[in-house]
Amino acid sequence: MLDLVVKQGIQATPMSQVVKQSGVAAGTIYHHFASKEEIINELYLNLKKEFGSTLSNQVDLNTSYKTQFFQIWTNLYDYFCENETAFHFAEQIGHCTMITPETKQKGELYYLPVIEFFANGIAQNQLREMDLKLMSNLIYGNVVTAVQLTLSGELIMTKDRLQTVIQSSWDSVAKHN
Amino acid sequence: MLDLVVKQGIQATPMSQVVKQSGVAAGTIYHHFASKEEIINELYLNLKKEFGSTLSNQVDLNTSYKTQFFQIWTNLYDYFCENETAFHFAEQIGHCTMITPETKQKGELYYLPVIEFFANGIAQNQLREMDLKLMSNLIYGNVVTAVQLTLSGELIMTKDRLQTVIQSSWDSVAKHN
Amino acid sequence: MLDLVVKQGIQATPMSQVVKQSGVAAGTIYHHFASKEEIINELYLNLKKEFGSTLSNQVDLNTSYKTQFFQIWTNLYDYFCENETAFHFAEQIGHCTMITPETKQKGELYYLPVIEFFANGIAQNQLREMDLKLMSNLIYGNVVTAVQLTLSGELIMTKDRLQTVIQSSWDSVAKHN
Amino acid sequence: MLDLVVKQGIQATPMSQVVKQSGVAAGTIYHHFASKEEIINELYLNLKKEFGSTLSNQVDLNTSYKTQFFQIWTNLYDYFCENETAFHFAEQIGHCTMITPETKQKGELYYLPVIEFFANGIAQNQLREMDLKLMSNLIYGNVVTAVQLTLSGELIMTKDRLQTVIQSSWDSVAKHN
DNA sequence: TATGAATGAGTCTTCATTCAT
DNA sequence: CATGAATGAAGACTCATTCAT
Repeated sequence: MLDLVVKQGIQATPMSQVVKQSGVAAGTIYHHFASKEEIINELYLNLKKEFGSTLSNQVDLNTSYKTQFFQIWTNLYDYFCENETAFHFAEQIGHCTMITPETKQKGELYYLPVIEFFANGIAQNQLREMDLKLMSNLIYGNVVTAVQLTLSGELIMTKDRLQTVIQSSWDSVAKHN
Repeated sequence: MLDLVVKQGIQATPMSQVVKQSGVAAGTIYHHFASKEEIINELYLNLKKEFGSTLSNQVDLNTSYKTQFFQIWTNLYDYFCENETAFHFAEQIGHCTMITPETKQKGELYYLPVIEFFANGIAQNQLREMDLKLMSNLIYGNVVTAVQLTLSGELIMTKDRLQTVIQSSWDSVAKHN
Repeated sequence: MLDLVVKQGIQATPMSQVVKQSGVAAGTIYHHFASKEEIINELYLNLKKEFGSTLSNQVDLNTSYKTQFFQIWTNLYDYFCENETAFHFAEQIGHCTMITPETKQKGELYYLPVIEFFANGIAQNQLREMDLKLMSNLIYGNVVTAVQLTLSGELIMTKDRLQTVIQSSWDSVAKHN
Repeated sequence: MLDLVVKQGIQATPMSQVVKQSGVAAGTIYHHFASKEEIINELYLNLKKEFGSTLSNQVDLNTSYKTQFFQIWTNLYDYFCENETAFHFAEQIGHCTMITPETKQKGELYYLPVIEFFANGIAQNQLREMDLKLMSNLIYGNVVTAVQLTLSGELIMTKDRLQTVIQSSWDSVAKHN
């Protein structure tokens, strides 16, 4: 059922639509969730989990650090492009007071592996010294920017263009000698 | 009157509050604007204009290109931090269907000078070859990320830290040899 | 508009019915009252006021204390019988949490003249020594009992019967030698 | 199970709570009762029965009529004070349409002994001539008044004060010569 | 031009009741 | 007999917008 609501997307959609889309009665939804807020929070966590698990796909630890960085970046980019509603949902939810701090904290746990990946990068002198939260948010923001332009149709994202963006992203955090 | 509404912030606030805050009657507002949507669009444009005019503050054309880049970046960052509601308004509005494509297009005009600044950067071999829309959005995204972390209190933005971020931003678009 | 709602009676009736009965839109009602609770409280106060003003009708200060007692008793009894919905409303409202303590306190002010009447009765040795609140509630309860039996049709309240009840009520508080 | 619901009190409580409190499933309850209305009616009858059986406690037929009157009065008063929820339930239920006339009639049967007690009182010239229904309701109302003031804390009911109230109640129906 | 009371469709949520298991 | 997920009409309340003054 959660997934149905995800497809419906957007926290701005009224419960009445969620009800129609989900194919169950209003009461049924409230039998499982205490409130709209709870649904949204649950959804948020589910998505974050899925985002998190997507990140490490096909990341070959035997390849170079930079290659792994590119793979992770691409993973998130591809996932967002293929799951447009999920992306928009995540974007909207960031600017909405419905998500409790607790939920946000829980959600961040799913990104821990990437944070660690960045920490390792710094330790291995691959990445520059920088606050980890700052670094990860910067990269995440880059992905979001790329996805937005792609999905909005404002930019046709060729493979070359994508490589350029990821390279930009890499350059912004890589250690320069 | 517009400014009052800006301070009120957020498109999520009901008209009734706008009415109270503005000190005029509901009818009066609808005498000047056709709908809430029109108000929001007008607001959006006003803000974009202000953002745009802020960008070129204290930019000394006699300094190096990189210095100018830093100044522009800082201008936007400072403006957002000092005008928190305006920032949040702009953020929310980005993910809301109320802003018409036309308005968005108009809004982008105010960023033309920066786009041009970037175009010059590429022409002068200071910046790498990259789609201008992509480049500007990437940089804008960096600013937004920095502002978000600052305003949310998740990161204490020291001067050093800020310089690092801008440097990152610069590295992501600068020409590397 | 208040009166319309009074006629509708009963706090148990849904707002939707109040809306229909009153002939105005839901929004209009909420333009004047903050909530259903506020309406009920306002109503309660209005009724108490009316009850209070009814009590002193035709009370001739030149007649004997007992005669005045009978007149006051009859006034309340008649008023309740003639305003059935008001009576039922008052009865229900007593057992409902919607009335705030403040409102109750305010409402009691309208009964002050009667309280004073009882106080005088005690001072003049017409009534026995008894807590004033207790005494007034006892008498009020007697009236309510009589009204209930009358309105429910369980008892045909002849003039004689009514005189007997009032006499009972009088005997319960009168000074016995 | 009924008793659990009694403790829960109040007909205003939703079935969902009744379900939780009772420890059985919703379906199970509706397996035994046709509707909430039926439960409430059953409850009402149970309470009336208990009230009725309480009345004759410790009533010594060898004592004077007045003494027995005082004992019965006290019995009801004490029972209500000790079973606050039952009292409030009974009060609320009186002003609610859920109780069918049939149920009310059945409930009154439990008060028959007291009615008879009053009838005897009249026959023995202890009580004045008065409709029995009227008399019993008057006395019952006195008890309710006393209980209400006690439970609400509006009056501290000392033993002396209580005796005064019962005396009042007695005087209102006793034969005066 | 300015007002603000009036609108009513729409919001989230509740709850007595049913029915497949 | 028992379960509890499912129902959906109804509840109180909101809010962008209109219109008579």
